[in-house]
Amino acid sequence: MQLTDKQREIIEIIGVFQEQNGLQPALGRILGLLMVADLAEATFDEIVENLSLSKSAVSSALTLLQTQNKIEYTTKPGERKRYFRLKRSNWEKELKKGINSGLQFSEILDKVLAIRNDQNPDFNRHLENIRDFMTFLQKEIPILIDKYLEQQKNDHRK
Amino acid sequence: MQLTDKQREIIEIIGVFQEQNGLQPALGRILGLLMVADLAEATFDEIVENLSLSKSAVSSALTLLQTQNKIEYTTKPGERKRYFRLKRSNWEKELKKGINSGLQFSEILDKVLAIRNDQNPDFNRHLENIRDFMTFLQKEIPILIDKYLEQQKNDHRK
DNA sequence: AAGTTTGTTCTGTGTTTTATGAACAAAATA
DNA sequence: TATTTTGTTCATAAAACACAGAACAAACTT
Repeated sequence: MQLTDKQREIIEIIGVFQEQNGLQPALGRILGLLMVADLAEATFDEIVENLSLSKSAVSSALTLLQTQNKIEYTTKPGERKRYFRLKRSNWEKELKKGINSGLQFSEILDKVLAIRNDQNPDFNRHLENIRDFMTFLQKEIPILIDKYLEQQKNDHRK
Repeated sequence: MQLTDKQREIIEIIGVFQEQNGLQPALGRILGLLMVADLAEATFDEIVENLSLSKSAVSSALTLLQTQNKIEYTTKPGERKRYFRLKRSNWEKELKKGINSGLQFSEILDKVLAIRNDQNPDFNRHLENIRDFMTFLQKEIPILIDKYLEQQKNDHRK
């Protein structure tokens, strides 16, 4: 696999973005590589060479990305190499995971509210308000997703 | 300030949650303390004592939380102490920040799509689809927020 | 059977993070 | 003026993180 300078540049951009979202550098670059690669896939060795990482770094990075459900691999008949690529799905699942973090927070808010006394009712009301908003999102986001899918169907039809 | 065991327990839960969302431990605990404290506020010394942190740790944690716009403080007439508390606002602003990260990602997707060739049109379509969904959310979330606020107004009225 | 390919695992290491403690400083108080 | 209160700053220690390198291992080829 031969990468252009432009591809290399975008890999770095994606890497930084993923780093900022809490991923370790090597993982971010790998995701970037799989995103810009011509065929949207890469073998272990291609990753090692194009990202100048050690084999051990790539090995553990790949297992991590697989446990995080971000990548998968296939093999080709007559070959032992693994071809890694980004897992489809996922924006829908990712979004729901995001919502879930919100849900988790609203559970925490419930616990907090359960033990708060009434020395600062204004603050309590504020917490309740946040919790209610979380709940609201919880309900509405799936509807929003449906709306999008519906719209997509129509776009496709015409 | 005297905390109950239950309060201490919830502070830890909140601390862990915030840690998982990328905050350093001390910061998460401080937010927790401000959330469960009877008056929803605490002085520098109260934070030091109740969380068993050093003064320096608390000092830098507090300035950090302030630059992140998560807390603020007031003073009371005739006292030099600062009373720290959580900043209201903010779920609306926080949510928009989240959306913004999505926007950033869709910009990256544009760059990627701009340089991808046609060796894997299926993958390209997939990327386009994700980008479109991001754009869709971008449009719809503010509407959703409005809807919530409207609903709140009605709830309050009756 | 010996060598090659395709990785994995283990150990070490430089870096970054997170917090501590001591010294310092400004304002209030005695 | 000396002391206390209320912090801040700086140097550094301890732990966690992220990666490299070498040894190892399984499957395949020659």
